[in-house]
Amino acid sequence: MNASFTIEGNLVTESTAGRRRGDDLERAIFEAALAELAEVGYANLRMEAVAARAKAGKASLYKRWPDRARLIQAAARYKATEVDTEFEPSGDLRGDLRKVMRYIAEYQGTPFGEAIRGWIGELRADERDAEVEDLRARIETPRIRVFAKIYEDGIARGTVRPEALRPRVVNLAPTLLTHYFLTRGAPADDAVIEEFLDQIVLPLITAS
Amino acid sequence: MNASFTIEGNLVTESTAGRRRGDDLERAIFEAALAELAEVGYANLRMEAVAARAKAGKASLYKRWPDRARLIQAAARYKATEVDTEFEPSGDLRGDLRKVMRYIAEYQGTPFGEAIRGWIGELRADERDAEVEDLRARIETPRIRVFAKIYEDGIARGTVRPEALRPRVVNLAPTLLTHYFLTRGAPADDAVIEEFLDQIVLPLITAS
DNA sequence: GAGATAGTGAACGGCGCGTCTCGTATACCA
DNA sequence: TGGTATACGAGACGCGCCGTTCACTATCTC
Repeated sequence: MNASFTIEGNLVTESTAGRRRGDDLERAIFEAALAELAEVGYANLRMEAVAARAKAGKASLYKRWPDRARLIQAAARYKATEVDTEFEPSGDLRGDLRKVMRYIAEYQGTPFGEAIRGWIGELRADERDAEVEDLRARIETPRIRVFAKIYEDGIARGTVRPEALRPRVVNLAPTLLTHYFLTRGAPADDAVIEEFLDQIVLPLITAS
Repeated sequence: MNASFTIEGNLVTESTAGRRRGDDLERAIFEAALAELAEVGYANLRMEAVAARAKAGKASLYKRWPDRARLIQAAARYKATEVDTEFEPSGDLRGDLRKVMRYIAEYQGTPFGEAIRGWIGELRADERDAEVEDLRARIETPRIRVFAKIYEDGIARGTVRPEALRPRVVNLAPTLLTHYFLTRGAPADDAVIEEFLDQIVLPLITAS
């Protein structure tokens, strides 16, 4: 009925699509899930609402993921792959840290942040599995890499102590941001980030 | 029917109680809620199960709290008042910090920790109110006091930098523990606590 | 074009929520 | 001590959402 060119790269999906299948449909479900997440939050997210928003049947959801938690996990993962931006240190230690921390905080304000809050709420130590671990690693690893790069740059310039590369230290800045986000309900604003830098991160890592 | 002395201080509650009322019943509900929390976790906690365990009617629960979140909040608060132990620094900075941190980690392994995980999952910035804020303060304040005391002691001895008393710094150790607990699903063990001390807390606060 | 595959929409039983009612135990007061 | 008001226990109720199933239909493959 509608213009369905047999092109692999999907451009048709938008307006006049008939019935979507496979990855095409999957993406639509992810987008719907993330939109719902942003609107109502994880606790109030209904599978029926996601299906309706994606104009899909519930069966199509349950065919792919066993429950809400897995769907959101998958959606988060899908969105996460879009984000891993490369970052080049400018040499301005404080400025670089501030920039990356603001970026993380901003990120937490998106549906993605809401997803993290959600699966933390449902998480019990005895229910964790490889997939959950994988998602956690997928979030942590690129962050570690960015901070490590900044610290390495600083060490080379003599402004940062070599101990800054110890794993717990590299993770410190994201840890502060995530803890704030989880316990306060909203990401840290610029003033709070400044306090983290002044009182904790910079005093700890700068060479005396 | 059973021995119901008209004594205010309740000793009768246990074995042969007939029908409990007021605070007496409330305590029983709290204990039931915390027990359920420990067994099935927040996500799987059912009001019906709490009522059944407390041998109470559901109506008795809903008469007191509007929903699950409030019940668990109240239960956590009830238990929190039992805990605020006073702590006297021994002068052994590292030993004192380790001791308090282990205590907090242990605490997170109880139903109380599960309660925290629960209300974090349901938390959205736009839904927060005075009661939630109050509970958060109720948890944070005694911790801050204990760490502040330890740091003040160290400052007096010259082993700790005065900057350790800045608010974000005083909160740092509990922040690390809570973040670990929330993101990993289980409290930090002794080895992790040792890393926090070695890599972060002590380097930051000790006088050079 | 025909068969295979995958999606839609609706209906279903089940469960837990939050409310309500009824009968009964406990507290308060004459 | 007896009578009344209040609070509670047990369970039924309608509702909303879960996760499954079914009949039907669109899309892909050959």
